[in-house]
Amino acid sequence: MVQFNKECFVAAKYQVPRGTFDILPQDSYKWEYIMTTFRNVAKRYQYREIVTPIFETVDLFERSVGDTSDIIQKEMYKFEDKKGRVFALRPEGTAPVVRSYVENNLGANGGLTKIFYIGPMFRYDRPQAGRYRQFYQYGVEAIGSEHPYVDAEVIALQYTFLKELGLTKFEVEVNSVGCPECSNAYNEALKDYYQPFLKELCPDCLIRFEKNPKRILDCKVPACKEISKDVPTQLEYLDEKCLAHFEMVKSYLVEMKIPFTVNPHIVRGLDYYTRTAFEFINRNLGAQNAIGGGGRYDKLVEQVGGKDSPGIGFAAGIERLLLSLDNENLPIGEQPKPLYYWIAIGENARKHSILTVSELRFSGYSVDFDLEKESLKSQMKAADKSGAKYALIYGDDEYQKHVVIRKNLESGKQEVISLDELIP
RNA sequence: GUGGAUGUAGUUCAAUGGCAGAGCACCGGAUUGUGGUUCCGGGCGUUGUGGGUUCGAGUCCCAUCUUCCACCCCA
Repeated sequence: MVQFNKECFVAAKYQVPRGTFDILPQDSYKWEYIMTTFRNVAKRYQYREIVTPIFETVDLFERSVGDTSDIIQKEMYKFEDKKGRVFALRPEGTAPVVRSYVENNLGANGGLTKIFYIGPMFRYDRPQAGRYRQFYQYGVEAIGSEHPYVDAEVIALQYTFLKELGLTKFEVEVNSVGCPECSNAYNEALKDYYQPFLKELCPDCLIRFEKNPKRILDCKVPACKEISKDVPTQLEYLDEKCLAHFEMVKSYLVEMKIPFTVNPHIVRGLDYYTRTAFEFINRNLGAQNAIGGGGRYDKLVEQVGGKDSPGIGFAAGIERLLLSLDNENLPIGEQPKPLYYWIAIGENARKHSILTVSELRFSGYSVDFDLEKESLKSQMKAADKSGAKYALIYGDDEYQKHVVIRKNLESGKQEVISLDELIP
């Protein structure tokens, strides 16, 4: 006799990996709503969708996003395939789009190429509300023009989308981080400024001082804030062309009546950004309050191996959008409901129902029914709960006469109609 | 990666170390073909998981996982 350990029979309790989640059947319509709405807005601006793989060679990200950033240093899911090639689950969407733009020569016809995407991204980070290890981003990329109008248009697109969803409690902040020359000049200025305060800065800021002095600007430690009180801004270190560009972007936003504020402290986390940087902020969201961010990346295409072409884009997280919609008590699409709920009573009617319901569905109507429920009462209850517009009541009398009772569940009114009329 | 909380029924929450409960939701019924309201009835859930202390653990201790808050980072 074989003795089985009890554990052999007890199924392990599986759960989703930390920081990931299932989009459940009862919620998926919300996601569909967000994505459909975004697709519509993007198309209105004449952007076209791209779908890239969820993994790419790891050096695409290292070279573009920048190997000093946390995303690259600490947060990438890297793996090796059977031939030893090293890949990463994409931590962001811009690098893959630019890779595809270069690889497929999407700019071949000259001018501006306008692309959007929606899909999961992956970062190994400590989860929090609005921050996940697998999260869903949508975004756009406009490659091939340096014109400041494009910057404004990209901001306008996200603005339109958020408005379309009904959101009101968000702010648009813009800044310019300048070209690499301006940026370097500013970094030097910051180092000069902070040098005398090194002993007073917090440990994090000491690291920032070496790695990315701009980040000291938005440190939350009071002592650091105090030190930063009189710090010069990037805007003071923009060269003539970068400054002119920034002024144009702002004037276009004003013309389009998009409210915004200039926040000289905006620092983008990815190394490829140049000139325009912007964020959409929802201050009711807690720590993870950015509901969209982006900027210009005029050197990225060349960096990835293409012909030197300017570009700009943004990305936003769908999870934070859902939090924002909840926060403002806004409707998030609608749970799909059937037009008809079919109710069958009596032996003949029930037998004949399979065919009739099937024919209704062939004809394009959404119909629900439940053969397991027998009494009229329980089926009526089910019809009510399903949210159907009409109940179709079909008993043996109706079966004999080849008719059905159509009851409007909202008004309670009912009429007898022939099956031939129902299914032409 | 750092610090701090959390976990009990589908869900929101109760339960001095002593029989695991309630609201909502759900299912069934209120004399045989009409839903929503009302009334009646229906709860053994590995108390996240694994150890330990104890006569006895949802409750105390340790470990672990999850989620949450802040930092960090960012969407």
